[in-house]
Amino acid sequence: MAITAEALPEVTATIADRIFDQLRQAIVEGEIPPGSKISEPVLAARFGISRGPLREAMRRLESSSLVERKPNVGARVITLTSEQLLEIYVIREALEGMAARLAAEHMSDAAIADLKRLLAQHRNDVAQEEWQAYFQKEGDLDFHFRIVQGSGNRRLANILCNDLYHLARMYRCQFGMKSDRARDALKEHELVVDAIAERDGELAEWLMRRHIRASRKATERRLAAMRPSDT
Amino acid sequence: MAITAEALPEVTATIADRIFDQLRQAIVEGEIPPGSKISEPVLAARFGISRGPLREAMRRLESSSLVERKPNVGARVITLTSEQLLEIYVIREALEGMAARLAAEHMSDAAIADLKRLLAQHRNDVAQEEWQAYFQKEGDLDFHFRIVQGSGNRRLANILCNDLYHLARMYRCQFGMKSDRARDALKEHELVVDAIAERDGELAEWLMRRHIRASRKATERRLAAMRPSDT
DNA sequence: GTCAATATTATTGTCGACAATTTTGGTTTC
DNA sequence: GAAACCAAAATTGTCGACAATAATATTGAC
Repeated sequence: MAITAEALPEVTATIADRIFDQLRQAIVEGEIPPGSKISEPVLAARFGISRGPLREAMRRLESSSLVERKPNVGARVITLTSEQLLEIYVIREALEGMAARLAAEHMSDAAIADLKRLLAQHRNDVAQEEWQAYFQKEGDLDFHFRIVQGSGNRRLANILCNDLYHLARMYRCQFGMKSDRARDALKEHELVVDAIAERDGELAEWLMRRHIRASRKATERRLAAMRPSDT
Repeated sequence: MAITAEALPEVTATIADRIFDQLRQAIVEGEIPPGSKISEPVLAARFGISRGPLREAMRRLESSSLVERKPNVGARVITLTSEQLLEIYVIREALEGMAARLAAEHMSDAAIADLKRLLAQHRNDVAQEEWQAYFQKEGDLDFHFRIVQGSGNRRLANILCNDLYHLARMYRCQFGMKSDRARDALKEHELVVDAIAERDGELAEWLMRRHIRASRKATERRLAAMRPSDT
């Protein structure tokens, strides 16, 4: 599933755009490991292109905060720290809470019915234990993705889908993330959808925020367990 | 006042970065009017540079959603619609509400004292009617800026300061924006700061959200008054 | 006279090469 | 032996030129 806010424009015309997509995927999935220096000549050679389009793609990656760049020195893939990951959760709590509120107001009945079907599918998956952690989490993103789309606020959707979700996915690829929270998360998803179906925006926001907060706390616990020597 | 999240790096080394700043300012302040096509050759000539750095700057402007770009066609300065402006208010309500909550938890006593001094200054300005609407609004942005910085969440601050605040400022330059809400807004600011001073994060968030919602409603009324034939 | 097809022009996209800065390696000196 | 200084190599930043695509103007046919 491609996570983009706009309708995906089939074949992207320009090389820079295509390279941007490929590089983003490579970075998010860890193929280009965090902290590694990005050499323009070798990357250009690897993709068989010139440095011009590559630099334009890098500028976009920089704006997405997937690479850090120092003038006259070069670019490195970012290394997500625990603090930065938790910062993202806080922002998602604010934005997706608002998105749930808006979705309750704007989402069409048909879209809500679709969403319910998706949750039924997830419920089935969880019941049958057919959820490798990875796929479960992708399903989780799928749920959040639909709520955000349902908000009807395109800029809100862009912020989440173009940047934050990629960063979240990058973190999940970096650490193993076999969530033992699947059952709880699913229950929380159902509550959110119920509130949306009843057009109760205030409740939907409250439930979504609590859901993301719970995910953040679970992540905090996991981080604390991984590195007990850290601050 | 330069609105940037990072500590401004004095003289930006590379041309592309400098051009990005200049172009952003020119677009935000309306020097390059909304909807106008951006021709790479003429702009490059105007700045006395080559097209390479210019294109890199354009890619960053695209990421900031200040220009829209179609492959093989070119880039145009965006034209903020009423709907887009209101979308921004909604996002600010979510993000700055969260920022106020975090500020109540993280801001230092010294920073809060500074903030109170700033509000006292504003109060004085308003009492003396020394507030051309424009300056008042800049003061407004200054207030919001400090809260966001006080949140301690760097990514949150980046989203607001690097993108949303520029868009808000662009709109204000586009339409005259002589706010008659200065007195009310100031009162609302004071309530937010009081809540922060008392370390009441929940209340601070609630007050900040109500404040931004009130600003949005005022803008909605102004928009409705300007174009009564619109939907 | 109007519409359509075609040729021309202009603009964007891409490339290779040069200049400037940084990093690295070596040499010298204390 | 270590530190500092200098030189060489590599990398980034910038530029001008070519290729490909889209917009425009022209010409022809009906």
